[in-house]
Amino acid sequence: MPGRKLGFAVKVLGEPDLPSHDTRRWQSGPHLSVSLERLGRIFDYLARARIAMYRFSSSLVPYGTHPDLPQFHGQVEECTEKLASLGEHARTLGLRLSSHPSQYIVLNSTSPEVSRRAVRDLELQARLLDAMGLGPEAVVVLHVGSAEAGPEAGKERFLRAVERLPGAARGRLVIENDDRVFSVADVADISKRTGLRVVWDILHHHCHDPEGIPDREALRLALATWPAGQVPKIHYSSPKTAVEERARKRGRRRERRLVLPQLRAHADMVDPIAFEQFLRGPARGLSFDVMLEAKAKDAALLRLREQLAARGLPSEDGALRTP
DNA sequence: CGATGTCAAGGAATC
DNA sequence: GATTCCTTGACATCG
Repeated sequence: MPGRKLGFAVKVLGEPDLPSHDTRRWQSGPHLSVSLERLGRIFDYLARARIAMYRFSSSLVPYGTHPDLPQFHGQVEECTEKLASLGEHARTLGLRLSSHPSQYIVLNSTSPEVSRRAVRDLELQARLLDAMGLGPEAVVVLHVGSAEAGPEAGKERFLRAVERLPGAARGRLVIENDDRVFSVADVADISKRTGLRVVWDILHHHCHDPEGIPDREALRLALATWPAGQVPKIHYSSPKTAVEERARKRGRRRERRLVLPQLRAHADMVDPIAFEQFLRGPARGLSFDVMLEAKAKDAALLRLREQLAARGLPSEDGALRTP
């Protein structure tokens, strides 16, 4: 069994002064070239920390598709060479990259304008990965989106939108099960009808699993949507506990309701015992990379790796050795 | 300097 | 039909 990559999303907390992208307001003229310099410094950090998978910021291209700011729309083309060399750097490092557009990118919105904007953003994310010359394992992860007029209608709108999607964007697009509407069975069905690959999010599955599909079966369902020769990936996180939730609410100054566990929120860290049980149980013998979604980002990844090593699951070159 | 408001952006629940 | 929440981090502004 080959090693398994562990990754984290966007923000680096393990070292200071490693911003993820150019965050300036449009008035200050932010640019992809600045974001890419910062991304390069993050790559160096990832190499030092032996972290082999990373999700870059969905705002890497500042205002890259903003409808009122066309002067920002050519940034990928303006950075062709920088992107190519960064991509080569990533390939040299064996770094697996991905993108995950924000909640505002809703491909199956009932508003045609919102859906068109989503298409433009997905095209932009795909052009980034293409310009970096990355292989098919570098994907753009998206939720199915809106359930307006019911989940079935939402699913149909999604299918129609994917049909209209330009090839480059469609080739990078991967769908993820969400925590309240579209289950792993739903996204597997969409995959069957579109050929899109599926990222299984275990926490979302535990929040929303109307079909009652056991973890191993859900995992296999998702992994089967990836072609032979590609390493699938999943999202893994631990739920925020009642204690953490209470602490957060106290931080704000509102106490209108009893504080109950919000099992859908991501915890700061990853529970190493649960993760080990997952690897030794439902995931045993299966091959995939793991994107961790913990509030503590890379700090959570590094801590988890230590704890796993102490429990007899060591990692080498950023890839976890697993049963 | 610390606190507070704002940001490009959607959807759904609530009133 | 309009408002509020969700949830997020950092910039911008103000005292």
